[in-house]
Amino acid sequence: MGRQPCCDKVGLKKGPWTAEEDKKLINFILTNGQCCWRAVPKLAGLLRCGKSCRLRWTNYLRPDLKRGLLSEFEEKMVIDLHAQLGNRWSKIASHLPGRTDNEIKNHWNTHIKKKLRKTGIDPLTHKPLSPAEEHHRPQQQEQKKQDDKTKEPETSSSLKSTITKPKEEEENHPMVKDVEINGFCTDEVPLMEPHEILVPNCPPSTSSSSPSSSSCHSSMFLEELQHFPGFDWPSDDYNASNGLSLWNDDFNIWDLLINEESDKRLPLDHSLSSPQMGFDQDSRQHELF
DNA sequence: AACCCGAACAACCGCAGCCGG
DNA sequence: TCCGGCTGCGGTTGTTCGGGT
Repeated sequence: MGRQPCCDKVGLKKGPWTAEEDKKLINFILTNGQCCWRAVPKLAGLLRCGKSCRLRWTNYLRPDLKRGLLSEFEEKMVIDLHAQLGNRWSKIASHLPGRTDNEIKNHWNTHIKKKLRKTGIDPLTHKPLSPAEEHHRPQQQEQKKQDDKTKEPETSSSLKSTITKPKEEEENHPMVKDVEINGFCTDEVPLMEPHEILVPNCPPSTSSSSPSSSSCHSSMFLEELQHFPGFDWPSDDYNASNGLSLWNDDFNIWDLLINEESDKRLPLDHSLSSPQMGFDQDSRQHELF
């Protein structure tokens, strides 16, 4: 059929996003809303493909994202939902406000899988591992990988079937059904429930050295952002809350925006240090914990 | 101090599904 | 009904960083 590539790859930038690019993307979406991702890079003046822009926005820049490690409760939910839905990360993510499919997928692969194996549970089937399996875990894993690639393993075929037959499967799972009946079918729900929204406490002036102090500025700024035409806030509650979880743990690109867009009315005490991202991503992610 | 290795996470790739013409 | 474009999804890869030797 001669499918068109998602974008003209010639001359397009790949790899990590810079602060400058983030800024451009955010600025664009704030003024124009989310529309036609293919056109976004051109209009926003980015040398990226639309797909890359969408991914960056949904996985990283979106204001309603929670950052940081998944809580115990979230982890448990992921496990439960994975047992029900299989590797349908977007579905799983939609039950966890503020979390992205990518984040959950990564967390699953790096943390939860291991945890489950440690406790003797097969992360694929959610059934107890046989002693023999446990004994040969590493080899087993490798074997499984190979198996997955070459044939349909017995264990995963059931999950596979959940992927190819989502409707049937979901109808057979009371929990999922329930969840959807309760209006939690996620493609339509705001990603964050009002009660889930973390209200960043403006730290006292003494903590001004902490980079997290900037989150207050973010929420002030975002309050004003509500008036941006076309900016698609998830819900009224969300707007009204003023308690956006928006990277409330540390500095983020929104601060950069605030700094620029608000005519530098708010002194920011952090510096942009990372050569790659324009800010210190790791300190942002890890300082909290 | 240098190197290696594994963990963690961001980003990319390719396919499937949806939708409008 | 078919076709083509666009978006979303899931799997995979790439990069960075920290700990161990």
